[in-house]
Amino acid sequence: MTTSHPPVRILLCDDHAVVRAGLLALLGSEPDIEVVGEAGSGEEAVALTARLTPDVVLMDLQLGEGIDGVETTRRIVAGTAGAHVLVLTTYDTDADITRAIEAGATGYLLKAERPEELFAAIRSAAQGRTTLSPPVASRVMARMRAPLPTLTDRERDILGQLSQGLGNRDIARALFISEATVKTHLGRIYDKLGVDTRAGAVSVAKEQRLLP
Amino acid sequence: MTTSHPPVRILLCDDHAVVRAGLLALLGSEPDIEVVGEAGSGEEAVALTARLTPDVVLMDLQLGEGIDGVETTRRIVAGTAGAHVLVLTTYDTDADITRAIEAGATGYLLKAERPEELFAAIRSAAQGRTTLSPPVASRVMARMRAPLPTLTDRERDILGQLSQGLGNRDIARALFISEATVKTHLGRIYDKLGVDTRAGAVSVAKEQRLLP
DNA sequence: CCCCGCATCAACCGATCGGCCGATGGGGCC
DNA sequence: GGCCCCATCGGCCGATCGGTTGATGCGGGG
Repeated sequence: MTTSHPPVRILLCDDHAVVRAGLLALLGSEPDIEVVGEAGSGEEAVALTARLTPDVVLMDLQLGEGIDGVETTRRIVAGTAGAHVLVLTTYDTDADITRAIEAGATGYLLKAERPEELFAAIRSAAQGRTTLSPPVASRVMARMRAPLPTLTDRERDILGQLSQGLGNRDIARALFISEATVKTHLGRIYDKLGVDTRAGAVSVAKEQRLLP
Repeated sequence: MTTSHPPVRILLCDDHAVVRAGLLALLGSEPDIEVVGEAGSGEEAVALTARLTPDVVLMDLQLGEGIDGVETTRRIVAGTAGAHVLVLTTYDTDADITRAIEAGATGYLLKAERPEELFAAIRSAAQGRTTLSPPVASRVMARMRAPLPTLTDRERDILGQLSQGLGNRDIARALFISEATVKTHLGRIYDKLGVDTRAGAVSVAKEQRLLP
């Protein structure tokens, strides 16, 4: 059954030269995987994907300057190149995972993962099959059981202002609504995040990376 | 003037296999730099440093499980091996930089740095000379000019409780002090962080990584 | 010994928050 | 057309917060 496939063609996208070098070195030892390009930013990744038509794009979510990994993923998936995006990042927070999947990522791996898992995931992604790191899979499962904190757009707006340390009156003015509305939203945010103070809400928001 | 030196002996410490592979690959191209070992945790790094006596330890500050990079640095510097610790990490917040330097790090580089800078920094570190990434250097300079938010231990305690979303009464009980004292500390924390609400304080604390 | 930073506490007061009730209107879905 | 989610608003009230002023004690450094 071991038909000789053409190699899987990969594009790397990570803002850290060290990480790109690491992936290049690791993947270089696999004969059936070929790195056809490297991008240090989201914009570059989108352009290179269109030009090089890789099978799989290895994508970091934190890209420093410019558009982030989620937006980059969205654009690549929406493009005509038909590339699969395999997210390879450091964090496994619910918000990151959810946003990446919604953006159309084919898989989600953690950088702490063993190299063999990475190779396997790349081969899976090339065929459109999904692979998740064990911790990520656990979180996805947990989420299925308990449909947790999904904030609405407006609630995120409120939370953003709250994180600036603004009072209700200032939040109201910033968003062109009344104080009463701000308080209503805040109450629902407390419920969803499982807290009962503004400080607690900000804490959870930062830890869960609920804000850009 | 190009005397033939013995190669600089390096120990890598990073919990991500991908990063270790990247550093190994990058450093492999430099004849005068030799990687003598790799550690995936702080404990391992301390043990390997004692055994292998490298000239320089490349240290990440975020190490997942176990002791963190700062504590690892402290132990290595306190050890008898006489190794220089060169911090190589992702973040350049004031708190991280300060803690690393106080722990005895010889240099502080960002992973986004160009490989050539990394090589140069390693050679400098081997001789005990300090190298800082430009953004890091800027922050250190800025700190010199404006002696900014240095929280006392007690203030950090208060801030920690605040981040849990606790009210003044609960913080007081948790730390065995009166509410009045809590309020006094909070007032000074607001001053130092440049905010005037608890939510703002938590926000700054999380962003500046002032809490463990 | 004096000064200063740090931690501790007290009393006061106006502003704000958080929780509670209920209400309206728009948009998507079946 | 009904249903539900979302966003919007109002009023009420007790609890909490934030700012202020002032005070005590302890330890280190000059």
